[in-house]
Amino acid sequence: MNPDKIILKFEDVAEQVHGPVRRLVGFVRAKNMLGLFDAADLDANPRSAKAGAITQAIIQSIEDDPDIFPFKTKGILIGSAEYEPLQRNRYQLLFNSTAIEGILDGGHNMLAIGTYILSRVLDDEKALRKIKLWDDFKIAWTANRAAIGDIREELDFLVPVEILVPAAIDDEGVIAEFTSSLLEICAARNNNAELTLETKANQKGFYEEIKKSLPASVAGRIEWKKNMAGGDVKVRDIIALAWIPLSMVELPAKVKAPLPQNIYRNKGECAKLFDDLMDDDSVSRPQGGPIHELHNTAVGSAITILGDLPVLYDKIYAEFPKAYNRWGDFGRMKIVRIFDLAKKADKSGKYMRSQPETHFTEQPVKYRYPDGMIMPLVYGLKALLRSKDGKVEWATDPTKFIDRHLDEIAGAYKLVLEMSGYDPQKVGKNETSYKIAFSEFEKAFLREQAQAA
DNA sequence: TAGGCTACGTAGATGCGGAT
DNA sequence: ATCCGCATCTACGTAGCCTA
Repeated sequence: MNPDKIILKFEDVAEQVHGPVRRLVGFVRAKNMLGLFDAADLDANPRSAKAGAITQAIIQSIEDDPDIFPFKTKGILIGSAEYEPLQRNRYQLLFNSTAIEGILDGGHNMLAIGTYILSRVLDDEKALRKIKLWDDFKIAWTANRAAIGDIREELDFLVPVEILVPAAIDDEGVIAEFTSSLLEICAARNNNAELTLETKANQKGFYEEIKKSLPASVAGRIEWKKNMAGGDVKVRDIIALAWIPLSMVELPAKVKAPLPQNIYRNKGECAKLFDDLMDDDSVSRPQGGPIHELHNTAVGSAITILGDLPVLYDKIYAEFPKAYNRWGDFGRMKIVRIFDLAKKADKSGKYMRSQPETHFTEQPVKYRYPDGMIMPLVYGLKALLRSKDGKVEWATDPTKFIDRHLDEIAGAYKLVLEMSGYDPQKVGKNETSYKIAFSEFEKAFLREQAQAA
């Protein structure tokens, strides 16, 4: 929230106190919400809003019958740890920790109402339709802020607003209790709508270490929470990879590493298990608030290894076709698509017009093929890990190892593809593929060790 | 545990608007 | 007026979940 101090005027308001939480419910006229729009950055709302059918429906009902609009929507939920009641049903709210305070729920409503207000000052239908994410809206809002101020008086439809504040402002204990409840409340409010496990885990700070260990270029492309701007890679893809090094370290008793094939076929489970792992006291603890901090060195070392995996994944993705071509014809596989501008006229669908890129580092490659084809090979990298004093580390430089041995491994791996009838689903979902890939990496590694000795 | 189904994402095609 | 580029729509194929 910026500025972090706003005043909200209710038309009429009721107060309810229960436990550490004081709840202010009432209706606010849209014209009195402009300040909230200026300030809101929606950071605490775990599900970033996205324009779509829902926001369209909300805008419709504002236009059609503004009188019953306030009863058709749940409205907006705001959380703030510091507040001050003013005269005439006004409340001043102060936001200190933007991570958990601010708009907790109703991001869609905010976006819809905001877009509606914009539509009153903006005739440009196309520009309006371009607004999809909160960030888009915020830019348009700021650009047209002066014009909106001019029509302020026309905006007199009511919006239901609910504010959660501490029950007592001068009691430290109550405020602490309130803050820790906020995240829970936030999660619960969003539960009926979909709120992914990963989004919640991100709010708890479970992914902080991962963010640090990944190369900045990769970390920037990951969608840490839903509908994040610039998020092309899903968190679960990274978390799934995390289980490769994590399965090498000693885990808390209640957490079991997922089966190898589940890294591909059940990424949801991988994320769930990662959540369980980080939730364990021996791995991370909350640091004064909902944010957890990692203090388990074994898990820490695995996450450091994880930092290398996206780049290695891309390396295998980019180089496997060439390695395979020493033993067979990669392009002949039905599901493989080739980028070749010379074959532009070809209508068979075999050739692509736009150049495919690797998932994490966006390097241009010649072939596009499903992840399932090489997931077992990526898993095979586990053979190059060793544990030392309870931590995991690379036993050899993985990049150089791939340079040296990918060709021969591809030769043995060809069998896996043949047996599965070149069906990536079968390759990626079958446990045997992973066993073979692992043992091929292991064999190559051991042979190299023996020669060196 | 493995096959099957569904939903989502991606790529290509078509249509529209703007610029030359 | 024509061509190019962008955006939107549609169809297909894969990923991930569900069920037996």
